[in-house]
Amino acid sequence: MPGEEVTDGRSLRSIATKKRLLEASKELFYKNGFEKTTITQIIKKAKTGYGTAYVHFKGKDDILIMLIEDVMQEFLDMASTPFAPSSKQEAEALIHKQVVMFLKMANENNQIMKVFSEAIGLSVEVNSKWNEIRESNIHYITKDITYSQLHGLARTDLKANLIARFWFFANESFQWEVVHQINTSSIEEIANTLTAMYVDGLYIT
Amino acid sequence: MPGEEVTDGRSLRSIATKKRLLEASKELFYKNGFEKTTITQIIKKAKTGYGTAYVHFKGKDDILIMLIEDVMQEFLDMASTPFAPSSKQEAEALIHKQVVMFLKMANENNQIMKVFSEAIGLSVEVNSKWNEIRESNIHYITKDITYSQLHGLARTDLKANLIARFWFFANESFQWEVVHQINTSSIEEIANTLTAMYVDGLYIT
DNA sequence: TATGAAGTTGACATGGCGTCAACTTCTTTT
DNA sequence: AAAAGAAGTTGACGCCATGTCAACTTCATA
Repeated sequence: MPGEEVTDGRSLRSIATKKRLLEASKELFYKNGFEKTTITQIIKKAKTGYGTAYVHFKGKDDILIMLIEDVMQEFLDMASTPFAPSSKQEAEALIHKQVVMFLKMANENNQIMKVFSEAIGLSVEVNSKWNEIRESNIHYITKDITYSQLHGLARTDLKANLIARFWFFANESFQWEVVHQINTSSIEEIANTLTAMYVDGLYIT
Repeated sequence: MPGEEVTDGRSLRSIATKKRLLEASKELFYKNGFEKTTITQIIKKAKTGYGTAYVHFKGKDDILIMLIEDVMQEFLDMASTPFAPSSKQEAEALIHKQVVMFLKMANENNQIMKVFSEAIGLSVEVNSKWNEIRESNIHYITKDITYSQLHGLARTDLKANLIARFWFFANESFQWEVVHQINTSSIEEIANTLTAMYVDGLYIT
């Protein structure tokens, strides 16, 4: 059946090599950042030849994307959490929970996220991966707002999509502050502020 | 007196050369973006020698910073507009006006802003220039919020600085959308949405 | 008209990226 | 068990961008 299970000696070796490259990259990215890390440094640390890196990956961007895939998937999953409140209070609770989750994840994956944010400005590939995540998030938020509007919970004088962007952008920026540990406030306090402003701006009392 | 007025033939020539370099850079940045533009392209277009560029500028970053200085100054000035409303309505009007100004400026300086945003991710110098602008803006917004809180116009259960960041971030992100012409909504509609959400979230009825 | 400071120049050193032809290793075939 | 060849690995090489610098040109001034 066409379903893998490669236990070849050769394949095994190949997989190990790839793993060593990923491991070495991760360590170097964490220590020196994305831009300052060179392929030469990576292959030296992984004890492989220069070209080997290009057999396993398209380039430095590609390595980072592999390293980041898990975290990105978490982002994508998180956005699609069900949302069907029947009151402003319920909405507030759900939203607050979501914001805390979002920020906590950023905090926990702090190191890789830092590299990620650097690479967004440096690599077209990474940039468009992030845009995917953004648009997916905004899409789900728009759905949630529309739900609230249809159920008489939220104001209807503003377009759901614009509100969604507004909300996502604020979350995103704070997320980067958490990642870079710029903001001295606790995650709880940030989440409270975000939620309060958003819910009181959007929901009807 | 030690106050310039250099009308030397040599100085004049030097100034003209610098101007040609800036002009050529601008055209190339607009056409091909920051990263794709090389010093070689610039000096060819400006009809100077390679090293000349390095006599007048520290590097590509520095050229862009010179090109951008005017726009940046506008940003810095705009934030310090006086703000002393005596009612929610008045606050709303002032804030709305400010947002429109902000977005209109982004729209008008669209081309250079696009290059700017690309360079923020690419050049440390440009990045820290932008951070200056950010922090200065947030500083002024914080002052405005504190004013409103002290005058019983705004809720006091949230920290002014966190609200200011929230507000600035939303504006900033929409500004980039305007610059990159991603958002199909008009500037007016975006400004209305931003203002409505913010004012109703923060101000007391 | 001679001097040297200001301005200009392009060859060069440096360093990263990605490719590719040669090489090694291991599995499969006969 | 030897041959064939596929899979995996390797590093030298070509390319191109950056920034420096010693030599050169131009021009104001004494």
